[in-house]
Formats: sequence, C-alpha cells, structure tokens
Amino acid sequence: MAKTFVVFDFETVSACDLKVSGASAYAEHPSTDVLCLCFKVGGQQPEKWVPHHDSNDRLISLIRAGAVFVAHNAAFEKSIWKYIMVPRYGFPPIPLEQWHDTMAVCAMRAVPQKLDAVVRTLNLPGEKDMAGSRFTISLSTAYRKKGEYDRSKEALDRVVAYCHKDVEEQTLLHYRMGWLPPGERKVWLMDQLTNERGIGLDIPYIRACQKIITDTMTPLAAEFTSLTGLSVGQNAKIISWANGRGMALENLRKETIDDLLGSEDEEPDLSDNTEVRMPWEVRRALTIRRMIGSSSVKKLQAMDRVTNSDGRARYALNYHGTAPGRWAGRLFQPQNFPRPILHYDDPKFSDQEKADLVVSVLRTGDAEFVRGVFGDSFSAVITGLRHAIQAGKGKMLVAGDYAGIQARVVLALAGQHDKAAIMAAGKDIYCDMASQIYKRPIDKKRDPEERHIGKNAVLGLGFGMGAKKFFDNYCEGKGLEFSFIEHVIKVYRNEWAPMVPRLWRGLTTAATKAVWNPGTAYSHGPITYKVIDKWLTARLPSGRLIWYFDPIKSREAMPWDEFDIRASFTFKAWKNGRMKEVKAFGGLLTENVVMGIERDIMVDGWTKLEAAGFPVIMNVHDELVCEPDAAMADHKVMEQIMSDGPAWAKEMQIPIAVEGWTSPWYRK
DNA sequence: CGGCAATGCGCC
DNA sequence: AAACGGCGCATTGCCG
Repeated sequence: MAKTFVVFDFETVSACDLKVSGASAYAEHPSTDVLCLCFKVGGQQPEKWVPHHDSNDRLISLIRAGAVFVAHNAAFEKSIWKYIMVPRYGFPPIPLEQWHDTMAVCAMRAVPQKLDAVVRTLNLPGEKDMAGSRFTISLSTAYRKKGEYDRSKEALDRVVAYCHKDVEEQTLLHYRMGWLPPGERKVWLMDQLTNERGIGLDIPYIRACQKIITDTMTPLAAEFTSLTGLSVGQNAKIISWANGRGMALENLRKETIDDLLGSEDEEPDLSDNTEVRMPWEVRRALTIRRMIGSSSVKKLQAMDRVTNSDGRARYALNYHGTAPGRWAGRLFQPQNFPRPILHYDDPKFSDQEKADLVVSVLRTGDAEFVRGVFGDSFSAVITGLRHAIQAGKGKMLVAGDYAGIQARVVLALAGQHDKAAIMAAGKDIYCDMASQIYKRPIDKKRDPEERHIGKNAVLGLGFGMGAKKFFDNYCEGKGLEFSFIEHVIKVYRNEWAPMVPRLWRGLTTAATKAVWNPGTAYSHGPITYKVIDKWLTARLPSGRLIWYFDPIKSREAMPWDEFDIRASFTFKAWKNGRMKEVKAFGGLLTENVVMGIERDIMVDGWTKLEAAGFPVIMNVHDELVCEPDAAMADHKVMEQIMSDGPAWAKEMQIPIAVEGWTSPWYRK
C-alpha cells in the first residue's frame, strides 16, 4: 500500500477514569481534554499538535489528502477525535476508511495487544517510557482527587516527550507488523462499524435492578458478617472459619456448596443424610453466600459506567480477541450474561412473555414486590440481566444463533458426513450416539439419562478428551463406573466418529512437519500449515490464516506412555497477562481450527446481514444480534440470511441451521 | 496506592 | 492408543 500513513497518539487528561469508563464514555466526559497529539508522517520527524498552540492546518491537509491514521488501539484515538477534536477544536471528522489499528494486527497475529508487552515480545528496539506514562497518568489522578492538575509548561513538555517516544515505538511496531490482509481489513471495518453503533442499554432499568440488589443484599450481608465476622467475598477465610466449626470444606465452588446444601432452595432432608451434620450457623452463612455471592450482578454497575449519554455502550467487543479469531468481550463482557435461572415452567407463557414479565416487574425497583412475584429477588435480577440490552426507539432486536455449530463443523471437517447428515436432517444426534453406546434404541422421553451421556459425548469428545476428564466433568455423583466411561470414549472414537481421531492425527502431523521444515506447506484436508516469519500459520477453508507465535520443534513424551516420544512442537500464547509456552497436540489444533471455521461462518452471516439492512450490534461467538427498524424486524428473514453459508462451507458439506428470536430486549 | 497473581464464575 | 479449548471480570491478598 503506497499510501501516506500517519502514526499518531493522544495524551489526555481527565477527572474520569479511563479504565473504569472505557474509551467512549471517557472521551465524552466533559472534564476530558487533549494535552497533546504527537504524529509521525512516514519516516519523517515526529510532529506535535497542542491545543491553542499549534495550527490545525497540517493535520487537516493530511486528512483531506486521504492519509491513513495509524493508532494503537484506534478505539481511543477515534473516540477522542469524535468527542473532542471535532466539536471542541473544529477538525473535520476522519472517515473510518482512513483508520488503521496496529493493535488489531497484533491480535490477529496472536502477540500481546498491550504496546509495551508486544514491543518486548518482538524484541523491538527501545522500550516504552514507563516513567513518562506514570507521569501522564498522575495528572489525571490529581485531577480526580484534587480537582486540578499541573498545567505548567514543564509538565506539558514532559508529556509531549513521552508521547513522541510512544509514536516512535508505534511506528516501529507498524513497520514490523504491516497492514491487515484485505479480507481481515474488511472484517475489521465491519467490527468498527458495529462497535461505533454501540449496544443500547436501558439505564433506568439497570438502576432499578441495582436498587433491588442493594435492598436485598444489605440485610443479608449484615447477617453474614454478624455470623462470620467476614464478608462474602473472603473465600479463604470463610473456608477456615467453617473448618474451625467442624465443617470440612475444600473450596467454595458452586458445585461443592450445592452438594452440601441441596441444589434446590429448600433445605436438604437431613434425616436421609447422616454424613452432613452441619452447624446451623455454617449452613446459614453458606446459604447466604450462595444467594448473594454471584458477582454477575456487578455487570449492572459496569454497564452504567461505560454508557454514553445517548444510552449506548461502545467498543464492548474486541476484534480477534482470541487466537482463532473470535471476538472477546470488554467493559461489561456482553458475551457472558448468565442464562435465566428463575424456574417457572408454566407452558402458558412463551419465552418472550416470561422476559416481558421479568422486565416489567424489575422495572419497579421494589425488592419486596419482586420477591412477592418471583420468590427470590436476587435470582430475578440475574435472570433479567440480559434484558438490560434493549433496542433503540423505533427499532427491535433480532438475533440468530448457529445451532450445534461446533459439532457440525468438527464432523464435516473430519469427513464424518454420515453423522453431520443426521444433524442436517434435524434428527436427534444425542440419541444416535447414546444408541450406539448402549447398543439399543434410545428415546428422548424414555431414556433422558442415557441421552444425556450421548449429548456430553457428542459435544465433548470432538477434541480428544480422555476418560478421566470426561468422568470428572460429567459423571460426578451419578454412580457410573469408570470402565463404562472408557467404553463411551471407545465407542466415539472407534465406532461413532472414527474419522475424528484421524483428523487429530492428520492435523498434528501436518503442523509438526511444517514447524520442522520451515517454509514448506503441509496439508491435511482443507487445512494447510506453513511457517511464515516467526509464526506457524494454519490456512482455513475461507483462506484466512490462524497464527501461532514462535513455534519451536521439540520431542514430547505422550501422556499415556512416557516412553512414547514423538516429534512435536511448542509455541507461545498470551495467557494471564504474559506469553506462555504451550505444547501443541491434536485436540488443541483441531479445536483452534474448528473455532476458526465457526468464526468465518459467522463473519459471512454478519457481512450478509449488514448488506441486507440488519445492522449488527454484537456477537456471542455463534450468535449475532441485530437492531433493524421495527417494521422489518423478523428473525425468520435473519435465519434465512445466516443459513446460506459461504461457498466453501457448502463445499465442505457443513450443514448450517440457525435459530432466532425477535424482541425489544436481549434474551436467551 | 497501583500492579500482579491466584481463585472463582459467567459464557460459547 | 490419544491430552477439551477459548475468553473477561471481580475479589482478595501480597508486594513495592
């Protein structure tokens, strides 16, 4: 691309906390202002723009000339431009097509997104001016605490020096990483369009829910403290407190506590259970903790904080936040809203009517009333959490999700088309699997337990899980023999989907060869591995690449036999805030590729929806949510658009089915 | 006080 | 023969 590019970086000051509010709400906050903008045109010397000191002309002519503005985390620079530079300082808007984000490239290539971390990872010369960074941040901290900050020339010079250094660093990063490839450039532009639209949040509803939580929690939290002397979050201390009262507890995980207290709201029948002789105060404390310990209601506060004055939260989705290419959630993590936990199975009500009822009752903000209607106000709020996302005026939410997509993709990719066809025909695949396990016909109504084993097998065994893990994950307290689980695993691998283990093997072999012979391409089916630069890449059927950083050939003993040592490789991945070595193996490689294919199917649907007048506002990996005009809101249309998968998916014989809903508020 | 690691929990 | 993976956030508790 022989276009002029301008690497640029703002330093700002504000009484608003960027980490708490997110880029968009931060930029809109009235106290937020630009300290300086540093920019570097191509290989030229860095330049600066300081409000009220420097002329706008230079930047305006760059914008008019169609220069590309390169930022690291463009969401921030774009937001400052939109909310401050245009209205306050009279600059013209910069069209979306004139932005580029080095962070997006880092995300795609599976290296850290944080500037200082990626500079270290790639061994780029120089380093981030941490002292300058701290100094700049300290201005905002002072502003927040004392209502004023150091506006001296010396302070500004220090900030400008830091900003110059950052721009130099970002320029090196841009030279090292380059642009997004054309396909991903289109995806990123679509991502930005979606993130700019934002997610509509019903703030009065959110505040009513918060009031219910406060009113419900305050007395219970006080009771907990008077019983234990602790708060509900102090897990380690709660455990030793309980242990000190003769109640042995290993952890406070939900499952452990449910087993102890009984999984329903009622007290368990103690006459039936001689092992559990729990002191009443321990029982009461654990019951309270179970009721109010869920931190998912903290989303309410987060949603409130990050929402712009027009009622929309922006940049809550992070392009390519995961290595295989899925989006990651930010700010209030819109991708992990709890599923409804209120159980009212009244068949008179549809899911939509249930959602409507929950919203109208919660909107009162009256904890007593909510308890009267639903029994438990806390559970009601958790159930209603999703509904905080609402359609704008004259709009409607329409959603569609790809049914059973993971199982469909892994089976089709493996070439196990007989089983994929069963799913395509809409038959019960879990009963099919269970029938093969139990060697007799399994009926959904008559044999729910058997079918459940079949379901876990279909969903869980596609990526090489072994008997031990399967047993630990799905079989606790069910009285199943370990040898039976070994049988289940054997049936899946040898009888039900024998092509799938071949896929694990094939991908392992191809990827390992590619690492051991850099530059040469090795394929298994439609997947091709090849080392490019410092990365191993996997080419997916869509043509997109998945990237693995720093692959290194190794020899590894197999977990099932320490003397079975094979050619293998490791790579590095971002985990818990650092680059960690990861051992490659068949299940992992298969899962990455499958997730990548699912993502590309979703991107295909997303693209078609945008073209058809269904503006997308968010995705949850296999689910797209749109916000069209109410007049054209019809999930049947959406299902049709999404079901027509990409040409390459047809070629692979991936059966695609979509299930949707239409609603004024987000729901399951 | 902020940064960082560990733990727990929500989703696909 | 055969190893589930991918995330973000809140909280505590420790460190400098």
